[in-house]
Amino acid sequence: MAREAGVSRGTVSRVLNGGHYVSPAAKAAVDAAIRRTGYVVNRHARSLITGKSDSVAFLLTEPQERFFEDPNFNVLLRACTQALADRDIPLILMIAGTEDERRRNLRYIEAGHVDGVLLVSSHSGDPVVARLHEAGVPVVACGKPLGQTTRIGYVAADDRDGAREMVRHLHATGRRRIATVTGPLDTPGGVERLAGYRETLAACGLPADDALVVTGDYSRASGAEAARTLLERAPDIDAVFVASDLMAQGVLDALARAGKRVPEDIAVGGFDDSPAALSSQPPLTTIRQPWDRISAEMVRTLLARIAGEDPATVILPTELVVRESA
Amino acid sequence: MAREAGVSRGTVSRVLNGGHYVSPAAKAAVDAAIRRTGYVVNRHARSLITGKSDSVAFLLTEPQERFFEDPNFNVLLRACTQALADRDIPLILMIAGTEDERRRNLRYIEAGHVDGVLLVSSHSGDPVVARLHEAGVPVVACGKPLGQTTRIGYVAADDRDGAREMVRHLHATGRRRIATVTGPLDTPGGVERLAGYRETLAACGLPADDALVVTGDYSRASGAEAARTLLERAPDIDAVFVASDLMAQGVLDALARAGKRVPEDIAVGGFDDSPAALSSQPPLTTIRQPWDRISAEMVRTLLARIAGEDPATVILPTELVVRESA
DNA sequence: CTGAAAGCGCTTACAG
DNA sequence: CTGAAAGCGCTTACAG
Repeated sequence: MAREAGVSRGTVSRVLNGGHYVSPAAKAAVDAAIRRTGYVVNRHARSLITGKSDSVAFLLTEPQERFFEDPNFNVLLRACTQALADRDIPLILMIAGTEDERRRNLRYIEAGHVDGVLLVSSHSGDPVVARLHEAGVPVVACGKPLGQTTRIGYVAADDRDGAREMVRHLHATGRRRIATVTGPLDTPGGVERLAGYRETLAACGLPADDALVVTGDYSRASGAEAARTLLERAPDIDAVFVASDLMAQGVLDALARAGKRVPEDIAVGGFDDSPAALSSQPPLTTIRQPWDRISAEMVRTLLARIAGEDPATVILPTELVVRESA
Repeated sequence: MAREAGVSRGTVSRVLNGGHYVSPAAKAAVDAAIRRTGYVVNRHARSLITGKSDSVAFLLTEPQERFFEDPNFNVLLRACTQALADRDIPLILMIAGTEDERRRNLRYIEAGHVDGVLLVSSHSGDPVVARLHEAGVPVVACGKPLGQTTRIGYVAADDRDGAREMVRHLHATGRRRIATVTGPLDTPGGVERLAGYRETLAACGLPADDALVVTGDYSRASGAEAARTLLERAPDIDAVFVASDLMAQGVLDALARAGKRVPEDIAVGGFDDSPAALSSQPPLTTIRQPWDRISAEMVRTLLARIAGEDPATVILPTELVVRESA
């Protein structure tokens, strides 16, 4: 290649890496030679020197089924891919639902095939977080990683405030027996949205009643089951705040089956404003998570982390979207 | 590391690569030193020599939406991940729906970050196939790549025979006005299943009628639209063979909306036996694609290809699964 | 601005 | 079985 262009390997390398300290003539000669020969750098050799791979992993520590069932992942993945695309960086998707997959993917990551990881959906005390941290791999999580002793950067929507807003909305529209279906209590969304619910109930002067709180796992099926439980425990409820749109769909299913009209008999509020919110019957009143901004911030802070900056925390505001279900 | 174990770098390397031509004592010393220091090989350096990365890409040249909408991809991805897991090889998932993503992912692949690619869902004349071939990257496709001049290995279900079996089943159960909703005609599933349908109609002595053939794009929405078109063109149809379960769900949606009973008024046969077949109302009679075997064969032939073998073609038999819709 | 040289961390004949 | 040496294809100070 160097011979082809009539310059030294050093000069070729300089052209490849930004063209600084290179005369226009030399640059032209190299560019022409590259075009002529179809030369492409050997990334292994480059990586061996630089220690970089110019790619980023999107690591999902969640069973694969959840990835396909929950439209939030779709939205998040697309937005992250886009944000990276703007910088011409490929996104390597890794699904590590089982211990075995985790081990294999960690090995790949630790081997330096990616420069950093966008960590999605970690439950409390997720060992992957610690492993990645120990290995010195730059990480930024989606949602606050619970139960970690190490400080790790993350980007999240303001879960608690979103929950508050939804419950205030339910209260403002006349509801007084407001139940909730929470996410898993080892996830930030599970914990924070429940906290927002409780705070707002208290602020509105409504009594706290543990019978009105049921925990789901973010799946549609768990939403339906939770609704059945609620109906049995407290047939007089007039509203349910559900911690995810997908679970809210399940709640809607169960309510319809039980002959309850939404919103006439029972109002249903979701969370996420995922595609599920629009495809449900009736369309869901929900709390919008700003996925585009979340993704953009995840990518921005990860790149900053890779460049050597300290871990950062970014909390983004949510927004109430009123449709027909509440 | 070599110093730590009191041996040469060459011996360490030999231990790492299978332990051949190494004395038990030397091996033990190296193993101990590895455990002690937590040493892990630098893959970039190794790859620079070997030209291998010990990982495989699952490349989907399809818009991301389709990936999430169609449960077939979920099943295929899981089975491929599992088949690779048995050999301890990580699966790198890449979604290249847009030209931009294709370019970026190709660059990554050509840079040698993966040893080969499992190519999924390529339409006729897909430029990715040619690019990969030119770059000398081992590839095995899922389904026969159409419109390619180069010979490329692939694994597929026997689409044509599956279609024949379904149409025979419809005919055997008394249907005489059998319509079909095909997949895109630039995909093997679109072309072959239509061919099987036509052959069987002829074999059964049923007249060919182009009004009974509508083309969809494998999405649920396109199935619904196709059904509306069919009902308008030929209100007397008594059966529809749909080239995918997802489209069949759409057909079911439209039929229900039009007041048609399934299977009483119109029988509906699907293709895939994907999760959609069970969740539809009524459950679908369909043609099972042996995804586990397809995946296993894709992985097996890709690894063989990486090891230097010639491209292979594997055609697997399908199976009629009778449920309630036909 | 540019070339010669060192070096990144491995693997692999080669000679013992 | 094992060590010394060459070499994989780059990047990056270092001198000019």
